[in-house]
Amino acid sequence: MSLKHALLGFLNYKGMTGYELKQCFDRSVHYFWNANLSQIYPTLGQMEKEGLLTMEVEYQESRPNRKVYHITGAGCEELHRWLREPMDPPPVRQAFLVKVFFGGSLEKEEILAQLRQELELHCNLLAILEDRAREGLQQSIEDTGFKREGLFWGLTLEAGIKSKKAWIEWLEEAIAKVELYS
Amino acid sequence: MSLKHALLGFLNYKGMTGYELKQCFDRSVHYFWNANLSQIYPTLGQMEKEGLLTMEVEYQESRPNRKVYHITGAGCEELHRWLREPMDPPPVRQAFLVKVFFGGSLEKEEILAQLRQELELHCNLLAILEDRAREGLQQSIEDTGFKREGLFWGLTLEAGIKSKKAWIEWLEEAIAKVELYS
DNA sequence: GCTTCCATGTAAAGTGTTACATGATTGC
DNA sequence: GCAATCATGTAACACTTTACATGGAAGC
Repeated sequence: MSLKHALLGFLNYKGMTGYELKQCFDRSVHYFWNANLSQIYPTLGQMEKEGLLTMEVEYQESRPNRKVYHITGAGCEELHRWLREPMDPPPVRQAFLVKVFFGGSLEKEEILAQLRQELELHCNLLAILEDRAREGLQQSIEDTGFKREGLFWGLTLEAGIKSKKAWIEWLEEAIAKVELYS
Repeated sequence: MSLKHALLGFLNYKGMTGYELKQCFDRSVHYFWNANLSQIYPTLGQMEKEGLLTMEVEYQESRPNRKVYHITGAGCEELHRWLREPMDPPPVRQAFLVKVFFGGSLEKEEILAQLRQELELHCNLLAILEDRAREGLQQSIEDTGFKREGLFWGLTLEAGIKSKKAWIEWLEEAIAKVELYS
């Protein structure tokens, strides 16, 4: 499970609640990893049992108490073990390509509609990524003062931008080919 | 579930056993979708119950009987409904980028080792895809006589090649940056 | 002799999404 | 008045992987 390791990664920056961790996901890694609160909460509980985290309760009035999790020595070790560990190739699942693969059984205009919709979607996503690259990243680095970390955060953004651009290029070529030959 | 639709797609070409369907996956779409036999068999059974498929048993001696599945009218409709249906953006999960994101807590050489290993892996995968693009695809089109389908099969291959190349480029840039700045 | 191919599955565990449940405070 | 923010979770469902189980035939 990589959710565990992502949680360890963020908690290695500082102690946080499940709710705050969710915000970390949404603000920084959402374009290559996501998690629901309903998945985060039980996972944190489990990690506490495993000794990777400790939890302290901050009592609040008129709100549920905050459960702040902190990484332990064992958690830190586990994070670094995972970071160093070689990864085996991830299982790929691109449902859109399954559609294209069987696109021959649709009418030309129907498959073109799919391709054009996908193109529009990814153009929008690219714009969002590029905005984030310009503004958000610099902001995060200033907020945290994490300069070395910022280099790696930037790399993941560039990966996203590069692969989106490649995907968009392919979509444009695919549309042209289908218009011509199909 | 897209496995169902992928199975419908293949069975729309011709009737097959679960074992043969697995081979279809391995030979054609494995670089963007995969399935285990232990997942295929129960799914086929379920699809039969739902009326998407029919099954006939071919009796064999000294081997388990072959259960050949055929697509029904309802199955064909469901396939086309899905193919036409707009897709919502897929959940993205790139564990490798999670590692890079938290790469700041590794030593320079440790993160470089990860990046280099990933580069080598994807260079190999690219070579396989390019081989398949040159030889395998043409073969499949000749074997089946499916010309129009071949166009779409080719598009998915090009998508794979294009995105692998983008990934490799990014890895090379990332390695250079980490070597310089980290 | 050992591996691969053919051909079927079941069971358990792991991972993830969606729906349900609560409830005060702040901003539009 | 309505939505969003803060803050916690449970339960059910959906999907996928891994391990287990069988066993003959063909090729090296």
